[in-house]
Amino acid sequence: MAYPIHRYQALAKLTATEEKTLLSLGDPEQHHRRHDVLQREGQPVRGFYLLNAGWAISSIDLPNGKRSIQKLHLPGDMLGTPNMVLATAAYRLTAVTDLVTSFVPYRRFGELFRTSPRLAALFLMATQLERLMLMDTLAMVGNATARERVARLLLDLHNRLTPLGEVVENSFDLHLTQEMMSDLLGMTHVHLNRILRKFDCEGIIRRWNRKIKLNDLDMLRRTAAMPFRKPSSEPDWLPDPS
Amino acid sequence: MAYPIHRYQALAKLTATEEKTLLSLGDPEQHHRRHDVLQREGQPVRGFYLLNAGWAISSIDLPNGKRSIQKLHLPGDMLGTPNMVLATAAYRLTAVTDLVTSFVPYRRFGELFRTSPRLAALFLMATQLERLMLMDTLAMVGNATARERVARLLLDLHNRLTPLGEVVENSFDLHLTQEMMSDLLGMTHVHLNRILRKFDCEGIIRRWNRKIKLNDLDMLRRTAAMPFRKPSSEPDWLPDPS
DNA sequence: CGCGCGCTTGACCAGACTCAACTGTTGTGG
DNA sequence: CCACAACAGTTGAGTCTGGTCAAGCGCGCG
Repeated sequence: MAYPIHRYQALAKLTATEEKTLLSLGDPEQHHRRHDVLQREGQPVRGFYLLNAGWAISSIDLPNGKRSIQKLHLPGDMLGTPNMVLATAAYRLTAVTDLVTSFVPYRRFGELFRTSPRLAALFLMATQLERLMLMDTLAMVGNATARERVARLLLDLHNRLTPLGEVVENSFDLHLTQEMMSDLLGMTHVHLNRILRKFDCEGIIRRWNRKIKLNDLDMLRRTAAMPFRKPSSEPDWLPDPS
Repeated sequence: MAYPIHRYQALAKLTATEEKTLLSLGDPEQHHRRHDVLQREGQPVRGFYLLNAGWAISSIDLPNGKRSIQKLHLPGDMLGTPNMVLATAAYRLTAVTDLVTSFVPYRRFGELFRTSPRLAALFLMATQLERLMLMDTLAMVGNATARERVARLLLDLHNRLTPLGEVVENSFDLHLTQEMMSDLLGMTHVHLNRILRKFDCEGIIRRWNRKIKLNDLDMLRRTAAMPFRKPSSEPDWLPDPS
């Protein structure tokens, strides 16, 4: 259950040494149960997690009692890296399903800047990509209707789960409760429910148990109108492998 | 009109060499007039900008005809760095006031990973901080009322302008039009106007020309309920200066 | 088997948007 | 230097998306 490095391979062709470095970055793997809290906001942090398997969320509790989920993490993601610039954690990390992670102390990560500059640069690229995705999400949350946002969430899941092999005939397992999804989208679960039902009635999606099938991808795409961002592979400014 | 490096000095104590490297990173300074577009979305990019003086915005046009402003940039910010992972620019950079910038080709930036690993690490820290701010903004845009969001914008400006010496007796120059502010907050300019007027009537703020005075900071803070994030200075994982 | 969590649905409400008109300010060219 | 156009701000009336409150249902887990 090693850390899936396809994300990094997409950014640049890794040398054998780099692959080895990347795979040996984390401590021995750790298991967490559903609903476990890996990291609580306000607590001191000494490193981040590689998510080898399972789903997790980053969330914060707002003063008005609501919860906001900033991001749903899937296998291959790194959890809690933004905290490296803070004294204490900015948000909570919670397991949505059972998880397999491996912990990377910041100390060991920091050494990459000396021992493997190119990997450090790839890490920066991954961070910038996360930032771009946040910018897109922000643009959408601020301006799109609830219907459009739901469509985007479904498509986003579809896009991210496909390379993991978790999508079969456009259907996949939604491990999320509707409450989680609504917190992720910044709307009430009541309203989310109505929209899902409407999609279902219109034949655009089909739901059973906690699974979903996207019957009409084109319609969803037209509804969501997401921007297409193609990360450049191997940009020419990357330092040479050494 | 050199690039203000206070942001980096807050992250770690810079050596004399590092300061020099940082200050000589950009090309000779460039001037732009108000409303100039520094970078258009979809166009190829070869580097980013250091903002030495003036205000600028990052924005994208949405399919529904609206404009979303992701971020207001003030002196000391770096513009367009997320594009380093893309083939073409994700968003537009527009001058709000007259600007002084200096351009940094990605190529030269990439060399930092070999020549000055610690600066590269500081750059990563700055990127993670931006990401955290986006996460906070996202949480707020998704869940707060318009009134709360406006309060937050005003406080955020106050916080960021103070170290630049642009705040005198809690008042400062708002170079933004109400239309810009509303695009920044994801609401209509009509609604923003009503909220500003209400703040004004309640004596919380005072406006004249395009200046504003925050009369009741405490009230604004209670309204906005922003999280406090203290970046850690000189985290122990940073590589040693060399 | 029953309890609780998550899902569903209805009735009602309100914050924010739309559309539209009017005012004031800026800036620009004849 | 004035006239006019374009833009920014202000205000009102009416609408609607999405939120709130509340209640019932059903599946899955203990």
